[in-house]
Amino acid sequence: MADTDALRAVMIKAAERQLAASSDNDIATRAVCEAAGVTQPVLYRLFGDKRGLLDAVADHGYERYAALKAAQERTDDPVSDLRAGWDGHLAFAKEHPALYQLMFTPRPWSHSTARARVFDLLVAALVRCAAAGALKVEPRTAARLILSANVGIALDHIARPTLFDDPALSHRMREAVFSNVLTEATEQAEGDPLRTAALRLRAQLELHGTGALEQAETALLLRWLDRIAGHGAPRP
Amino acid sequence: MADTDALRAVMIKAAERQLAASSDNDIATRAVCEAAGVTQPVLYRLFGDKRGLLDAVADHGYERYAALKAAQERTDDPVSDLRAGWDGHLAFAKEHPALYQLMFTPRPWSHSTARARVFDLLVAALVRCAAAGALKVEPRTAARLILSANVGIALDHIARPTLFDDPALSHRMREAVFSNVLTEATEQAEGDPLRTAALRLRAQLELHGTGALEQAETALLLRWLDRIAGHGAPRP
DNA sequence: ACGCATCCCATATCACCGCTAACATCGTGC
DNA sequence: GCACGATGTTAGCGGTGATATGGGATGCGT
Repeated sequence: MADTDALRAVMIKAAERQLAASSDNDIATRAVCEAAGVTQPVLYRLFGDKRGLLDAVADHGYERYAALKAAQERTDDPVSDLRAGWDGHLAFAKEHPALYQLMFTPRPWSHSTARARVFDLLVAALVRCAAAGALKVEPRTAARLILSANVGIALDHIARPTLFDDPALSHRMREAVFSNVLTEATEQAEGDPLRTAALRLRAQLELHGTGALEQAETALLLRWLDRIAGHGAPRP
Repeated sequence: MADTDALRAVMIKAAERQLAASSDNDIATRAVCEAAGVTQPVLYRLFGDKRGLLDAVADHGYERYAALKAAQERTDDPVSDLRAGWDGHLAFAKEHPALYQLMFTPRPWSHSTARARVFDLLVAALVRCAAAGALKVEPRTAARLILSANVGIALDHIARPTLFDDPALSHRMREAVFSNVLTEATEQAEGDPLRTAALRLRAQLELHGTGALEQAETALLLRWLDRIAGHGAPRP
């Protein structure tokens, strides 16, 4: 059991290294097996498929990604944490372009959960923002928006080999999306106060829960809050 | 000459059809040749390489894209044209997902000009906006921002098979980016008036040119205007 | 009209790829 | 002791991208 896991890890690392060194963002199962010191059938027993191996590589890429996110310490300002997260995402894409495309570019029939888990990470960071009253929309909506924009900018950066990389474009995109999703610090009471109150309560519930309500009651309350928050668009 | 061009077109069409029908966004040169009624070496004589064939398919995808853009009539409001262009881009991605990824996803060693030409198309639309005084930044900066965001949202849409597709997310992203790049209609005089004046003049020059200056003089003037416009960020 | 050179293209490969059937080995529980 | 499942190897199949090579059609000078 642990042996097979160790072998899996060895092969995933070999695959990741060869992917990073490849010129066409592809790998050969034979080369991976040779680098790992095993023969081909073990690959198909451990991963079932070449796609399974790539999925495992993508998931391992998520581990790397999550470690990078965990290394970035969490300040008391969730919004500045969010900004640092955006920049960290872009740095990850710059450092591991092939792995990044494997994780964030749509691959048919892929069972990798990397993108979904990155999405969840972003939702968690956004829930903290919502708890601080800094969010104008539901965390999941904001997460989809931010992640899409971040991926778009990252792929643009990968496609164009910019020598002196300027963070101006990335930061402009960041502020464009953030200002659409966050409450501006200067004018705290912007937007519908009912919506913001509902979103704030929802975030607090999601963060800490409550002992005052049964589980089913809490679930229903969350759905009501969603309906209140989703009733009208903040900026149509 | 015309014969080889016709043959090229036949093979490109066959490749595009097989790409759209493929399950893994890949094609086999043999199958393309068989569908076109030719043998393999002619493919390598016409396109040099499998990558060359895919580049040709991507460029043909641009033709399709440009035709779709040309079909959308140009109103007298360049900003609403820009909005329609965003939606049209997304519709194209939804209709031809594999071709879209071939065109807009970074492929190493690709010589396709599809993405660059789409970028130029967007720049042209933005220059019209700038001529109307509706642009806050240089057209090329705005184009890179808008295209990146549009690609990000499109790939997100391709990755997640949303049954009832809601344009809410796309429109939210659109407005987020546009409001960062366009001057708001309500407060026309926002931002540095010097910058806006410089950008407006630059756009007019780029659109209609001028007979009052020599070509070299115009070139230098454009560079000065760029320096004026690029001196300070409008929203740091 | 004829020999010859030039081009074009199909046949027949080559090296490599993902993948699998069949067999060998080894530890383990009944 | 032995059957059995887990693990790994050998050998090979069908398919893929890419190419060397021969053979026939064409054009041309004589």
